[in-house]
Amino acid sequence: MADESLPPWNPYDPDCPTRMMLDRIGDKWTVLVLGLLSAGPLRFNALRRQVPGISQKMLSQTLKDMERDGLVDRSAFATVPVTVEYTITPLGQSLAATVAQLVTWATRHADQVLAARARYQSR
Amino acid sequence: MADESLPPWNPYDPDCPTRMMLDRIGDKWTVLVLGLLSAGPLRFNALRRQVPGISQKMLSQTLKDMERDGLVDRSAFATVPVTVEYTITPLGQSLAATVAQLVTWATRHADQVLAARARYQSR
DNA sequence: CGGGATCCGATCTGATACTG
DNA sequence: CAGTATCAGATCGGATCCCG
Repeated sequence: MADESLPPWNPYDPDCPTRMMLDRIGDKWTVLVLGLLSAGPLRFNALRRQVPGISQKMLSQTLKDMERDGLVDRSAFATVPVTVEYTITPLGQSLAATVAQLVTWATRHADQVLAARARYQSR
Repeated sequence: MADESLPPWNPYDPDCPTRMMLDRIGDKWTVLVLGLLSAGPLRFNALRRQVPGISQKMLSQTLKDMERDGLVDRSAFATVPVTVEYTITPLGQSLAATVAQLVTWATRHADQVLAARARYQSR
């Protein structure tokens, strides 16, 4: 009677790919950076300006992690001073598209969540 | 001259519904609990057993947050000892379905991410 | 310009102990 | 059984300083 077919997901161990990606998109900045880069390549400080509130440290770290996971490509040009451009990869694009669905859900159901909170509070 | 049409998403302020939900699914346990409850109601300790590694504190806190946001319903029965059952709401189901897409993405692209990591490391 | 290194406070999490 | 309270450790994130 239990589902013999593979369960909806099984990320009960931290090394599972599901947990891996949830952790990534759950961090404070990855989704924001991904969204900006999905519209076109950007340089470090351009990104920094377009993500209000991010620190160099976090932007740097976020980009490094995303590059590590194959979501963005980093290309440095030996100009003076150096120019670095970040480009989203096809893999990153496909993730961005998937995350967009979640954003759509959040946008569409935000009122219900807020209503639930109001109900909960006045309980 | 800025984009008049609404951008892909604009969660640049932390109060935005997008950030709100990303933070929720980004936490360590919500997705796991949501997945289990999407298959049917469960009691507190049953959930605890089926989510290996979770502490009472985190399960309790996760469930409270989910109830607060209208993702689950909590019903207590005055048996001895008390019985409490958690049930997923329609809102929670719809979120679970959306998250499942992300899980599908993660499952399908995990090899690419791991390959990217291997490439990055041996660089 | 594009970062790295370091310090420090805030937050998150888990282990433990206790309760109705 | 289903939690709450408290404490300690780990992690996160930001500010600052420095470098090629």
